[in-house]
Amino acid sequence: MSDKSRQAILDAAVALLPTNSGASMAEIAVVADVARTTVHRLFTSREELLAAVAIGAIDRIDAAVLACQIDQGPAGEALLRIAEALVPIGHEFRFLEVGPQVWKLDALNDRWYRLADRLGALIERGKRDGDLRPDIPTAWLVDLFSSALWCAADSIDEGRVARNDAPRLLIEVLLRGAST
Amino acid sequence: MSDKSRQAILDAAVALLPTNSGASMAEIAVVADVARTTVHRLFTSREELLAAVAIGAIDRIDAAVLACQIDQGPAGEALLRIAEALVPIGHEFRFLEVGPQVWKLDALNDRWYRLADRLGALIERGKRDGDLRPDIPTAWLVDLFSSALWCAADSIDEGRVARNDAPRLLIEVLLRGAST
DNA sequence: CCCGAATAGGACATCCGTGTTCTACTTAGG
DNA sequence: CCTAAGTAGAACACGGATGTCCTATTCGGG
Repeated sequence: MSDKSRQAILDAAVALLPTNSGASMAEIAVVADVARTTVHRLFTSREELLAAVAIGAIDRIDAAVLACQIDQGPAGEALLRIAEALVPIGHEFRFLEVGPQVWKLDALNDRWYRLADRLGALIERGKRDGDLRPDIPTAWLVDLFSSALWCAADSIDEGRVARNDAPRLLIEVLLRGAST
Repeated sequence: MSDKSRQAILDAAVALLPTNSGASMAEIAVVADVARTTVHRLFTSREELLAAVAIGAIDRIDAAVLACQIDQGPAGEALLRIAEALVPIGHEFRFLEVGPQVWKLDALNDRWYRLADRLGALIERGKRDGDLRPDIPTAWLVDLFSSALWCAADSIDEGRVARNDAPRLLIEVLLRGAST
């Protein structure tokens, strides 16, 4: 029972925070269809709730990336698999970009950097295999790729790009470029 | 005298908001080296202050883009000029991406869409001239380019990319791609 | 059916940010 | 020098959010 409420609250937070990073406990409680006191009982403080949401999001990203088998096949195809896996859940980790209230968590930062490192390693492999240009800094490609991921999530949300086209378009431009 | 305080407050807000979208009037006043009451006198409400900051940022972006003469020369070179002009001031409009409190302003939305339209027109011209691939949707290129702009500003802020390299690297990947 | 855990809902204290008002001080300009 | 505008600083009212406590109610498993 407690687990069900806890999950409902987390789900509500995931639904609210991306569009309203300052959502109050009361608002979250309403969306979770739960009394406000229940929220305070299951999460000691607002900070703890945000941390739980953030860790949950990172967990899902980790799992999705893990399922992509990024050390299999050409780097470009691995990147496409990652895009296909992450673009659909991009909205979940959009709120991570908002403010200092979340990134103060060392645990979260560590997880994020580990993720970035895995991306970096994939890109380095692509360079070694001769698939990717060695003259583009790896860090820049990592940043640009991550940025493009939730740019795609945004564009889909706002109806400017079709959900099914986004990952392919993203990789197409990132790898082959927009010029003729 | 009033103008000087007003500018100090706007500058302080521009400095604070990107990293703390919920910065209070008191915090802004401290950074501006001004009494809190002065802030309330020069800006009726917090909302009005945010609006002024946002409009100011858009003004600077508009001016910078205007100076790029985007209808001159090949589209790719025009995009590079835009990147060179906007990346250095990218941090100023990063806070525009935060929450609903700013985008509720119709005036701001209009300005933003006009800007996006100009970018779109430039890309369309690039396609007509045969410089850009017609199979990539214009809207997607606009989104990706804007996203990459403040991704670059971030990467510079955090020391992962050199300020002088960023615009070139951005255009290089966006136009020619990262694959060999 | 019954008991215990979980929850709803109300009341309350507390803190923080906003916005207002007043007074005293500073400063620029005539 | 003197006046008027601008400013600082303190005090206050107000609202909203957080966090806590208590009680009645519900709900599920034994």
